[in-house]
Amino acid sequence: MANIKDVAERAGVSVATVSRVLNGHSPVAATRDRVLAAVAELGYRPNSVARALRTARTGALGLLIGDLTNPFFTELADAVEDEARSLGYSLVIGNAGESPQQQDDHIRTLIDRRIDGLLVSSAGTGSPVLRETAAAGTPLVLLDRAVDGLDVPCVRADGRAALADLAAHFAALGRRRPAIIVAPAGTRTGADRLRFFREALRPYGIELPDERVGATPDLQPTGGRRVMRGFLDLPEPPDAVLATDNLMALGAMDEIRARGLRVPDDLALVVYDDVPWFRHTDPPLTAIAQPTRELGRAAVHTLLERIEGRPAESVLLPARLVPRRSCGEPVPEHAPHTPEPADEARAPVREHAPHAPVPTDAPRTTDGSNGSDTDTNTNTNTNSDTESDTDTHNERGSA
Amino acid sequence: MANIKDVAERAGVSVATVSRVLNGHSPVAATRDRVLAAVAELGYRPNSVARALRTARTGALGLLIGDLTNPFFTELADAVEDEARSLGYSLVIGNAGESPQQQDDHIRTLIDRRIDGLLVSSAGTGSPVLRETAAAGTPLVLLDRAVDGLDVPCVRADGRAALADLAAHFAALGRRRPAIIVAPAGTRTGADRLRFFREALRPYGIELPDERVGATPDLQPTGGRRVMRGFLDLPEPPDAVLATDNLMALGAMDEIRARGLRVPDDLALVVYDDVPWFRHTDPPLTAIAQPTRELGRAAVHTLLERIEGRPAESVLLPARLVPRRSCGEPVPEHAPHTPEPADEARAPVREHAPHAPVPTDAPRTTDGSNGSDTDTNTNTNTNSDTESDTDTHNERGSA
DNA sequence: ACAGCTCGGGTAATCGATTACACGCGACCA
DNA sequence: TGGTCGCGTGTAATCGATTACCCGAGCTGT
Repeated sequence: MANIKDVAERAGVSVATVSRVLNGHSPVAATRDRVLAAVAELGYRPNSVARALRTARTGALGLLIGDLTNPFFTELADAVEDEARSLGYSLVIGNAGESPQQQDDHIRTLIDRRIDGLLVSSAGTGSPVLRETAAAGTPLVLLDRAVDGLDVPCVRADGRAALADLAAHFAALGRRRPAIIVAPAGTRTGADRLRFFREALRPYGIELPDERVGATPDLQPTGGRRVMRGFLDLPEPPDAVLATDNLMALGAMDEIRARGLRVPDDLALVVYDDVPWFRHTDPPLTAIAQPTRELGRAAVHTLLERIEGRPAESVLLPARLVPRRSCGEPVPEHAPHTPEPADEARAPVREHAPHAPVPTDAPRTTDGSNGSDTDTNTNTNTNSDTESDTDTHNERGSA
Repeated sequence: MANIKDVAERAGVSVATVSRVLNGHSPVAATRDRVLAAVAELGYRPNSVARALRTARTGALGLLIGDLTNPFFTELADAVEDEARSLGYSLVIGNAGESPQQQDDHIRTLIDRRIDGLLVSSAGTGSPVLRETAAAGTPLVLLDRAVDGLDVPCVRADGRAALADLAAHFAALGRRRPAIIVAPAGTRTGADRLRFFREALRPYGIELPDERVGATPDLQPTGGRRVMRGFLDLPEPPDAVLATDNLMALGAMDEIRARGLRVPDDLALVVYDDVPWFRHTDPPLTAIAQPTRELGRAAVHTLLERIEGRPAESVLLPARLVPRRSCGEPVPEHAPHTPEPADEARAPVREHAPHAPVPTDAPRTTDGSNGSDTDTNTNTNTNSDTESDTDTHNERGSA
C-alpha cells in the first residue's frame, strides 16, 4: 500500500508538502496539482493509524450498548452512527451483552485504541472501570441508563409523563392489580421506572405491593418469563403487567402463551420501548415509546461538547404512551394504518394525564445525585420536524 | 496517560525491556517483577495505535452489515463479535444502511484504519470499491450475500432444501397462486431465492409468473408494503406470499392489516429469517430460519484463514423451514412452548420434503461463478452441540 | 586461566504520518 | 541597490510502541 513517501517521490516534492496539500494547509496551485495527480495515480490513502499516533486524535467515537440483539439499542446505535458520521466521526460499537465484565473489556479496548470519546449505556451498576475512565478525563457521556454517583452527563428519556398516562389508562379500564417487571436490582433505570410507576398509580388508589414487583437477573427473555411465571403463580395474580424492557416482555409473552392465557382478556400487558413488531403481535401491544433517535443524536452532540472541552449538561427527553389493544377496550385501534408513511405518528399521544390529578407538576428534581440532572433539554439540533422519527419504521432513501 | 517510557524510568530499565516483559519475549523473573510493579502503579496500558503502526497489525476485524435495524444482521453481528472476541480480535461494525455508497465509505474508513480483515454482507450489487479491496489483497470474506464475479470466499445459507419443503407445504395446503417479494434486482441473494423457489414449485405443477414476483427497491418495510399492494391489486391476487426478508415482511403485514385482510384465511405468509417475534405475531409466522450464529462463527474462521495466508473455501450451511400457522392448517402449533429453554428447537424440521420428488439431488453446483462455491462445509469449530443456538432466544449467562 | 558461549538488556532504527523551524528566493520599498 | 518581508518548501523531530543488533558479564570446558 502506497505511503506518503511514495507520493512525495512521484510528485517530486517532500513529504511535508504532500501532507500540507492533503490537509489544506497550503493552498498553492502549482505543486498542489502534481501532488494530487500522484495521489490519484498511486491510489494513495493516508494511514489513519500513523496519523492518529501523531495527532492524538482518532476521529472515532465509541458506543457501548447493553445488548446488540435488543431492538431498542439497535435503533439507538443506528441513530448515533448516523449523527456521528454526519459530523465526520466514525463509530465503534461495543456490545456488552448485558455483562458488566464484558463491558469493562470493551471500555479498556476502546480506550487503548484511543477513541476520542465514549458513549455508554451501562450494563449493571457502574463498574470501577467505568468510574476510572470518567476520572481519567476521557470524554464520557452516559446514554439511556444513568449510573448513580457518576458525575457525568447523561442523555435519557423521562418516563414520568408516560407512566402517569399509563396509570390513568389502567384506572380507566378497571385494572387494579398491576405488576411490574424491572431490570436487575441496583440499576438506576429499573429503580426509576418502578418508583415513577408507583407514584403514578397512587392518585388512583392503586397499590403496587412488592410481591408484584419482579426484578429479572438478566434483562433477557428468560428472566422476563421467570418473573411472569412467579406472577401467575400468585394466589392473586396481577391483572396488568408492565414489562420495562422489550426483551423481558418477549419472555413474559412466552409464559402467557404457554399457559394458554389471552391478552388482554386474562391479563393486560404493556411494554417499555416500542418496536415495529408490536403492531403485529397478538394482540397489538400498548407500549411506552422512547424518543430513541433523538436520544442518539443528543448524545453525540453532548459528547462532542465534552471532547471540545466545553461543559455539557444532561439531556432528558419525554417518553410517550402508545395505546394499542393489549389492555382491553376502549382503544379501538382506529382502522389500521391506511396512509403509507407516518401512520403511527398520529397515534393518541397525551402530554398530560387527561382525567386525574397526576403528580407531574412542581418538584421535578426527585433525585439528589446529580445536580445538573433535571429537565434540562439541551438538544441542540435545529431539526424542527419531529415526525419522521417516531414514524412507522425508520425509512431510508434509495427508492 | 502513562507511556512505556514512564514505566521504563520507574522500573529503572529501558523501554526495550518493558516491551519485552509485556510481550513475554523475556521470561526473566528479576526485572520482570519490577516492570510489572511499575505497570501496576502507573496503571499503564500500551497504546494500541502506536503498536499497530509498528507491527502493521491492529487486532481488529471489520464487519459490514446491510442494516443495523434488521434483526437478522443484528444476530449475525452478535455471533461474529462473540467469535472474534474469543479469538482475541475486536470487531468494528459498519452499518451500510443498505446503501452501496455508505458501504463504500465504510470500507474505505476501515481500510484506512488498517483492520486486519473484512467481513462484508454487501448492500446492492458489489461496488467497485469492494472489488478493488479484494484485488488489493485485503483479507476479505463475504457473508450471507454473495456477489457475482467476485472471487472471494463466501459464507452463507443454502435455502434450497427449505424452499423445497415450503413448496411441499404450499402444495399440501392447496395454495396454488404463490407470490414472492424479493430483494432489489441484480442482487445475487434475491435472484437465488427466486430461482430456487420457482424450481421447487415446478414438480407440483405450481407456476410462479412474473406478475407475482415483486422486487423491492430498498429492502425496507416500505418496499415490502408497496409490492404487497401491487399483489393485492392484481385481478387474481396470490393466495400465498413469501417475503424473502423479515423487514419486507413487516411492510407486507402492514398492507394486509390496512386492508382488513386476515392471515392465513385470505392469504398465506411466509418469511425468510426467523426472528423471536414471529412466534407472537397474529398469527405466528411460518419462517425459513437461517443458521445465523453458525454463519457468523464460520465467517470469522474463514477470515482468519485468509489473514494467516491460508487459502479459504466458501461455506454453505442449510436453512430450514419452521412451520407455524400463517399458511393455514394443518400445523396446530403443538401446545405452545411448555418447557422453558430450547422449546422452539423441537419444532418440526424436515431435512427433505416428505412427500414429493423435490429436485434437491445431484447437481448441487448451479452457479458457475465460483468454482469452490459448493456444499463445502468448512466449519472448523469443534463445538459438537448444535443446540443452544437454534434455541428460543439466545440466552446469556449472568443469572 | 583464557577462549568461547549464553543470555539479559541497552541503543537505536523503524512504522507513516504531522508540524516547528529554517532557508532560499522574489518582490517591494527606501 | 541593499535590506526586509513573506511565501513556499525542505529538514528533521516527534508521537509510542517493537525489534534487530550489539555489548558485557558470567559460566563452562580444557
